[in-house]
Amino acid sequence: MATTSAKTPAAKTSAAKTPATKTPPDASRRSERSRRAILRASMELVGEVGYNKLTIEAIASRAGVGKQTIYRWWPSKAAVLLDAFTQTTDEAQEEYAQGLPDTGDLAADLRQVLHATVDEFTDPAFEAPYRALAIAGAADAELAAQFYERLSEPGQQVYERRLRSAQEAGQIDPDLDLAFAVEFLLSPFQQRWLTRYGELSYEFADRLVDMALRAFAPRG
Amino acid sequence: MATTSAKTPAAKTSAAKTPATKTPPDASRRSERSRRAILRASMELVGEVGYNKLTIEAIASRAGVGKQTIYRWWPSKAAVLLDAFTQTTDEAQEEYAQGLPDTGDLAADLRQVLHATVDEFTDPAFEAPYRALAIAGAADAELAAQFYERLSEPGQQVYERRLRSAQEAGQIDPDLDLAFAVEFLLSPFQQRWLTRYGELSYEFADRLVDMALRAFAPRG
Amino acid sequence: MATTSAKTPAAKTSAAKTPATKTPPDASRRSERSRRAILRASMELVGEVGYNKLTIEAIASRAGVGKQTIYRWWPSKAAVLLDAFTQTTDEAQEEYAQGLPDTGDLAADLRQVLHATVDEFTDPAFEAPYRALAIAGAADAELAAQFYERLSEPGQQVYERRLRSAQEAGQIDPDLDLAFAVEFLLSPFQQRWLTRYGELSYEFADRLVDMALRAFAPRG
Amino acid sequence: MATTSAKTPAAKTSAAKTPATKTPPDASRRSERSRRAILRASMELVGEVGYNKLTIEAIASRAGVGKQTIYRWWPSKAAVLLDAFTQTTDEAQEEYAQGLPDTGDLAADLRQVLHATVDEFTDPAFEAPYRALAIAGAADAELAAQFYERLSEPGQQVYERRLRSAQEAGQIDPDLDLAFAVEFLLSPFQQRWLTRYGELSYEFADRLVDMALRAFAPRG
DNA sequence: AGTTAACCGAGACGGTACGTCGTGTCTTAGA
DNA sequence: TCTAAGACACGACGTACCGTCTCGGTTAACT
Repeated sequence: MATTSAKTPAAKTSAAKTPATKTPPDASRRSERSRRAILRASMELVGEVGYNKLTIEAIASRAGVGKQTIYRWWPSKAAVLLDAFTQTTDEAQEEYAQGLPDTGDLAADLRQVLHATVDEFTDPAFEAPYRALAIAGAADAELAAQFYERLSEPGQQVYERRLRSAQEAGQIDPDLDLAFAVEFLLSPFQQRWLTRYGELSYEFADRLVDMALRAFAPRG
Repeated sequence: MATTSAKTPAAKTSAAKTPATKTPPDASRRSERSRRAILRASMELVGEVGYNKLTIEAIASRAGVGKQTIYRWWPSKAAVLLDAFTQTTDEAQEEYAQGLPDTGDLAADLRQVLHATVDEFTDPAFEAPYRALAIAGAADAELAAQFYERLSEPGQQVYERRLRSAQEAGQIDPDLDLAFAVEFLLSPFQQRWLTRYGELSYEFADRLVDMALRAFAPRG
Repeated sequence: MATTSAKTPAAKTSAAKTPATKTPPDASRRSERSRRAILRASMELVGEVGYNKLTIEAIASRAGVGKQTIYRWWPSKAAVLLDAFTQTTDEAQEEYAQGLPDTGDLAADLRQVLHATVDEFTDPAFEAPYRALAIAGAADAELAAQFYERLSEPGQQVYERRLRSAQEAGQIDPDLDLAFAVEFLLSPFQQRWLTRYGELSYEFADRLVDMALRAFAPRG
Repeated sequence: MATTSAKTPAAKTSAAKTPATKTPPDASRRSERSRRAILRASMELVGEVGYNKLTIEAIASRAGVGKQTIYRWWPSKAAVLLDAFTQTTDEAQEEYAQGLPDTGDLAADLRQVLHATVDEFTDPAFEAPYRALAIAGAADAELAAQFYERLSEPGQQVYERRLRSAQEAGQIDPDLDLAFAVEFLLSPFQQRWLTRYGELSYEFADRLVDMALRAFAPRG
């Protein structure tokens, strides 16, 4: 998947949108070694200096790679970072693939996962590049679309599945729009994190679950 | 009102304690004419070229001002914009001062205000600089603190007051933490706007109000 | 000829010894086109605006070149001008290569050459950059060394050779230190030119030759 | 003399040349304290940082004076320095007023004075400002005129007087143009000093005297 | 003795240029 | 043909000084 994902944005911007720009590079000749080094260097540097001070030149230098090799395969700094981040988390995210825990106790299950998410968003190694991408996405709609398609949506669908299970069990309102419900549950969390306005604690997560479940409850 | 960077007076008072920091400028000699021109130029330019392409040089040039005059009074591009935005909205925000409408019908009142907010966040003249500040705040914690103190908090307190009125009227749970409730109500809105993930419509606002009020309702 | 700053190769060879100094650029990749344009623009501009108002930015702009390309290859404004001047005069100076005229009449030969030199120092196209270099050299010892090595010394040796011929012919004191004699002959000329204190005329040149030859004459 | 001399250039540039520029300041109200502090600071700073890095702002700051006080009374950085230098040397130069020594032995007398001059031009406290003025004069003809009128000429006339005495004593050619002779004698000295090309030693001075006296000798 | 017009220290101002950094493109040599 | 290396034209950065222009606050000199 890694190689494919890396190619997609480049192909998209140069081939799919504009009809004929600068014959695209031959992906089969691409150096896997360089690709890895670039992604690795990006992740390291974004953690060390932050997104605003992250430069293509520094990435190239750290990766021992020519600048052109970056420009050839990625359309922007943010695209590199998105690939780098995707690759890193893809490995760790296989646990998500099996879905949220489903013990029958919805509140407990949600709390557990949100606690794990609190831990994640508190870990600088995860936080720095993720924030960088969120910022880049806020500034650039096209990047935002990719960001959400590749990172946010998969996570939200996992929540949605757990809510569906609860809905089928009659624990929440059968008319509830589940996608909207997930948005409702997670937005305060994401907002707090992004704005740093308020603590991102287990207690906050718990209150969030409480509040959301009151909203989701079957109508009396 | 004529607030400059919030940092300047702080730096001045602590100047005796810390040895360095380049003697702060004499605010009483400041040119009001230049200050206005700079704020005005910032607002114009951020609308024309966006935050990333907004340069200090362009602001100085448009304002007919030396670059140093900007660097003398503001620590960063974002700080200029924050002042500019604050100044612009302060004038228009006096309506907020009298609080949200209070017809007794909480849902209707909230919907009305959120519709107005939808309009605001759909207007490019407001949206461009506000997004710029949100992004800058996401990247810089210190700026974020000023941003929320000067722009977000005042708005949230207005909502909080309306909820308190409803709480006193027994329309919502008497144990509800109102600050948290406001956060819960507004976060999905802000998140949609910032990420552009989903439509920012009246209908969305209405669903938000419905969902929130179910969560806020007095416990059976 | 294509001499760049005389310092560059020296810096290169000593790079292994000294730890710092920002890895020198690769001279083999240097753009000849840009180099020429820079030297040309320097000569034009120094004539138009004078040395004090000569700026790197103006040179870069006139040459259609980035500022960095100048800073990459020359350590200072004066070094650029020295190269520019050297290049310009090298072409014209091939006449000097064949030495001074030697008709047997020393006084006549010296007068002839000094008259030519008067013409040269009266021509603004020559005078402006040369004065600029002389001034820069007076202020900066390191530049002065290059200035004299590349511009003054070659000229003086030509005079010295002519005096040697006269010495061998018994026309001047056999014990005379010829280098000193040349210095003695030319200094009043150079001093008048630099200070503008007194006219720089053929007549002055003639009196100079007369006076010098009286000093150089074989001792009775 | 000091107060008068300080006023002269300002009056000259603003009143004598242009018919009506900015009514000149009232010299009688001038602060002697500030004037002294400025001249003193100039001399100090030119020794510390050199002429090129000498700034009006630094002089004003060191002297504890507003910038305007400098701009009010002097037309340029060089003019300040010229006054500063003149003032400093005026005190020491009273010895010159009584002329060169006249023991009857011209060569010995010239050597003695030139040795003293070598010492002077070797002393950084004298050399730095004098070089600064020479450089400024080379770049600016108007300043050069003042420089020579106030510093060079008086010295040269002292030499001229000594040569006249020797001429009257029949020791040198009665037809010799004495002003020219002085120029001839001193130019190699000044040239060596300005260009740093060659040592400025007693021995050099002696050779200079020898050479010059051979040129000045009565014709056989 | 009080008024007043100047100089004075201070330093903000509109500018120009500095020397550096990073961008995205282009060129060269090597695998 | 892709790659590492890096020179290139360009644009912006944040700083240093320029010379001009207010500000109060002293100071003389003249009412």
